[in-house]
Amino acid sequence: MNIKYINNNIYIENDGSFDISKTFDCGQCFRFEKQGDIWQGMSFGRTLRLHEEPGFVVLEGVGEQEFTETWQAFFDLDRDYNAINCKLGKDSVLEKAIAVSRGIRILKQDKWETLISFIISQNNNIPRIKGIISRLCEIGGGVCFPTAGQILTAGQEGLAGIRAGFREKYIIDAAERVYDGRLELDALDKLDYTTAKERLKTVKGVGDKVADCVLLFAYGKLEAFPKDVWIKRVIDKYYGDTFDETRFSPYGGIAQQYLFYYEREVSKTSAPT
DNA sequence: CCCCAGGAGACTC
DNA sequence: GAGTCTCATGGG
Repeated sequence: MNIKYINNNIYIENDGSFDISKTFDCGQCFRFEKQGDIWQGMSFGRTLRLHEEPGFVVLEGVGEQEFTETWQAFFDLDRDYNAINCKLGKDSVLEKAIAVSRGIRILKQDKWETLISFIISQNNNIPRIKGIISRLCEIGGGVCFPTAGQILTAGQEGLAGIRAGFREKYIIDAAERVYDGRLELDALDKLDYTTAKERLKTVKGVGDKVADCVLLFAYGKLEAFPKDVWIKRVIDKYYGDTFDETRFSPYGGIAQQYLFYYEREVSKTSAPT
């Protein structure tokens, strides 16, 4: 995508493949909020404010160095989503989904934060997930996502107010494994999808679905196709029991997110079955 | 009172 | 291997 650096702002030329609201509202990310026309949040220890102007997405107060270090990869800006949409759109279901979901970009988020966030997500709903994560961010005393060490220091007593329920012990197990080095999150990048997934599943409370979300939303591994209740609904409704996600290869993860967002949008405007 | 939510673990057969 | 129960919490 074409990038311009003007008046201490980054202007990302928008060909229709970057919708800020859809990207942050599609359930991959829990710590960005909209205030008026401006989205604000934090990732990798940096705060970001951004908004849309006709033909552009504007990152406010971001210099070239910060952009190339952090946000270029975060927003997956080197990937041509329009070209991918053309290929995926040959599937008749995805063609409809893309009409609604176009503009979603798969974020490449902090690995640790994504792991904990999706551990919290299990058998939970998105508003409540956001609340738990928000309270979790307060235990380090600040707005940053707490490190594994900070979570272990807080312990069960410190986590009690988070109201994570049965997921609390999973959070602590993940923190212990990352803190003592049994799980090296940065080492999973170079592993293939299947091996990396098996490594993540050594954490208690991490199964196929949570591992896939982490691999998709933090590692950019597009083979990951998280199957939650909504996607199972989509498969049952549009494809049937012969469904195989490799039909979307090598963009399965993007297809999954389009279908997830699409089905949730459809359910808002149609009568429940 | 019921059901459900971006599931996973333990248990049974 | 495939079915069930249970796990906290909050909203509808």
